[in-house]
Amino acid sequence: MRAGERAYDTLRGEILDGVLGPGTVLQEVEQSVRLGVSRTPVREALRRLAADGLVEPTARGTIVTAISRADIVALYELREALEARAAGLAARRRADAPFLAIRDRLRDAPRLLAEGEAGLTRYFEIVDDLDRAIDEAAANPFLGGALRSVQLHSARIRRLSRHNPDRLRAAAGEHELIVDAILAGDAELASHATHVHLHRSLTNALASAPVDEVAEPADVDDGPRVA
Amino acid sequence: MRAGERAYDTLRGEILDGVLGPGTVLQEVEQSVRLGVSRTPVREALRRLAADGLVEPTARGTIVTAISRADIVALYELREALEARAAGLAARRRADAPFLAIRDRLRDAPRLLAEGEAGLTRYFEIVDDLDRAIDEAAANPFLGGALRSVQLHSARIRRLSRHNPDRLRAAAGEHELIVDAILAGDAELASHATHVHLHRSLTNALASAPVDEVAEPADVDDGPRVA
DNA sequence: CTTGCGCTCAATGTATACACGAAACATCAG
DNA sequence: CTGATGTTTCGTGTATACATTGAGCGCAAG
Repeated sequence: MRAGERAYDTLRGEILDGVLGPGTVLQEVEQSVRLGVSRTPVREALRRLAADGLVEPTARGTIVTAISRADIVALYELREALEARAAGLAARRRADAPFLAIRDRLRDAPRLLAEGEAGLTRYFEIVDDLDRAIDEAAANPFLGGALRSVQLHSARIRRLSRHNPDRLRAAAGEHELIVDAILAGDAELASHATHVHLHRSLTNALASAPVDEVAEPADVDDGPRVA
Repeated sequence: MRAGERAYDTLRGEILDGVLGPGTVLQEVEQSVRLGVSRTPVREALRRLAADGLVEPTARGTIVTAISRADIVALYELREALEARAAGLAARRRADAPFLAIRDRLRDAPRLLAEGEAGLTRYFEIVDDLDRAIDEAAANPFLGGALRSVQLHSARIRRLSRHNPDRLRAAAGEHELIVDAILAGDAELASHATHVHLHRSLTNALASAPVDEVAEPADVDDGPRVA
């Protein structure tokens, strides 16, 4: 496998898992010795991560970006626009099979959610598969690219949220409704159900992610200028 | 200025202007001698262009991507989702000044459009400024990033379209309505007016871009699988 | 004549040396 | 004591040499 790809996957995974928290300085030489490759593939990886918005180049090394509450709100605004549209398109262009399979798995979700950590992982796999199925059914490469970007950041936020079991059970039901709407070919319902789901998710995310994940306690100036 | 930046700007500009048509092979060494820099910044530029979707890495060099009719439809689907949302947000969060200025300039559009090539360029500057004003007013960095991506491809498609004067005059009117809706704080109208505008633009683009811009006449398999 | 194998070479992937620039620090003048 | 300025140093920017891979092509066997 290409070293640049490995470096990118590794760094991205570590950022998403929170191993590399916001504010962490990623220097090319330092990372190249740590990952056992030369600076060139590390540079490539850092550039890709910067394009993803996961890191930000500064004068002294590139640093892992922070996520403010305003960022969460902004991300959900974009998610709503993209996912609502994607769900609507999926309802019109779907192949039934993958959604039927996902519906069955979602019906199992309440049981999974009672199983603790492992079940939680399984549950999120179902949700991710649903996202992929919608993306594929929407059959729109541009939309797909935009969705991949928001899902990247969503995965990062997901880790920050405390996972209230009640909320997750409700979310599973919302997902089930979205799938039903898609299978019924009801684009408008699929779109609106997605809107509702994201609205509730955002409310929960804001409530359960009490503090911004920032590395440096100093210089925290997060003005919530979004109403 | 950084060499990698220059290489990126140059190549991107040439692709957008059609100097480098779809299918053109961009090899690292070849481009590095042409641009007068080493392979390293050229590599960086090509990677960024690939992330933008303007080129595609293949086994033998990276090639400039083609634009099919299906791509145009797909791009407009995404544009509609993004720009309608952005217009709605702009209506709620706007500062009046920039939109008042743009409204005045749009009122001048019919005169500009009678002036031929130079006026056309001026007209598109107004439209681009409107896009930027909406982006800024929406105050959403994630949405902004997605918008930059679609506007990149839109600029490429714009070059392919024959510019019907009647259509452009109508489009100017549609833009004026969007601006009025934003200034009135009517998010729903701004959003729907954007939808209408893009719908009409797409119809015109499909009618006036008769052939796919492809380099190799052989192996053209553009199934319009989007209804 | 067709098909499969293996060679060749060209283009990308990687490593590393050198150049450049900016930030931090120390030193000195006011 | 404070401010400015020169110096130093660390990190990225660029160039280039070397490694690797895989696509194209020719040759030989069926």
